[in-house]
Amino acid sequence: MSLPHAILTALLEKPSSGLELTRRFDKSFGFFWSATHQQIYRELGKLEQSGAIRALPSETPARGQKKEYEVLPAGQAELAAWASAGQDPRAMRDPLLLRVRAAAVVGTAGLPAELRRHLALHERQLELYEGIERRDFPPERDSEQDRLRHLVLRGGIELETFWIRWLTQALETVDGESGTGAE
Amino acid sequence: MSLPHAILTALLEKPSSGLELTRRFDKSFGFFWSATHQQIYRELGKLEQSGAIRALPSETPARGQKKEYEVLPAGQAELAAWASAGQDPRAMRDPLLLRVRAAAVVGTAGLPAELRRHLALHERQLELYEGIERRDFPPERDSEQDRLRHLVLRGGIELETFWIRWLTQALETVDGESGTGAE
DNA sequence: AAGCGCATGTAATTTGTTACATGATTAT
DNA sequence: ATAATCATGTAACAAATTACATGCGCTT
Repeated sequence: MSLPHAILTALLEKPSSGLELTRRFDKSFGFFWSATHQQIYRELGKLEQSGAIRALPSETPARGQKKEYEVLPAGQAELAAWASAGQDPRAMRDPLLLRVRAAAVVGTAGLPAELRRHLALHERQLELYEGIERRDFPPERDSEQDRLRHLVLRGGIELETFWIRWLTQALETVDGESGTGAE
Repeated sequence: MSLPHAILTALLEKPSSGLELTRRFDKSFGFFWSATHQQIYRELGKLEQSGAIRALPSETPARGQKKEYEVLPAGQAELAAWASAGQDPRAMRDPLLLRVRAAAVVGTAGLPAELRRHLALHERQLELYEGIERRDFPPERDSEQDRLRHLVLRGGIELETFWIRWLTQALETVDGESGTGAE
């Protein structure tokens, strides 16, 4: 599974506490891997116990106190192994496509509004990504790290673009049928 | 929670037994919603118990015997309600994008080969979809059902196209620096 | 009758989600 | 001091994955 590896990647980029990780998984990191704070705390516990990470001993480690983690060599090795291993793409599972297919048998009531709402959400997300691209990835990208991170962001941008295009088609298809099917 | 609704949709399109459903979720239906036979049998049990579907009483219903299910009015109503309700897009979670991000911190060993493998898989999938499109959706699409189902297939086609384009970019980015090792 | 594949399930484990609990810090 | 908020967790549950179990029917 990928959650522990997502956490290892995030911690390698920057050692963090549980809440800081949660924030990062809600923002930039969440563009390709999302996680809730409950998942994160549980997984941090497992990773610490297995020796992949450790809490920085600086502050007083009590409940309600901040606790920063860093990756240990074992954790980095594990991540490197996972990142280079073969893994098949996961099976498709998209609720919106399913709902359109369901609408084909039970009717399209409410569907156009829902499609429009999703379209607006994806347009907003695309704007957000493009803002990040302008800010963080100016034309002269030099380091390998930058190139790879930019590539991941491009994935997000092009995925949002896909959805916007598809939703636009979908709205034409669904809306265009109340009158005559003018194509 | 979409699995029960996926099953209701599939059964409305055509009443089936558990194994037939499994087959359909491995083929065309699986293009937008995948499920294993264990999930399907468990869910069929729940749906039958809740009165959303029923087993056709035709054949002898014993273990190892085929058992066909059909959707009852309650199930169809439930599906219609679900299909028209509002649901936010689910949070992004893509292992391959994560692996590229991980490669940015632990190195790109093995990555190009993996990207090429995925590229080949997506190219094959795209060909498959395009074959289905040619076969099942000739230019003169008439019924609303056909238009909606074609729309769902277009979603699959354009998603595969997205992956192929992104993976091609990714290979240019990663291969363009190969051999240099550390940075 | 032995073996094989088909069809239907059970069980165990892991992952993800939702709701709640508790200590510490800061503002009023 | 009280309340609000931050930070870290626990508990309960739902969903998905993996592995295993059982009965039937057909072939050899």
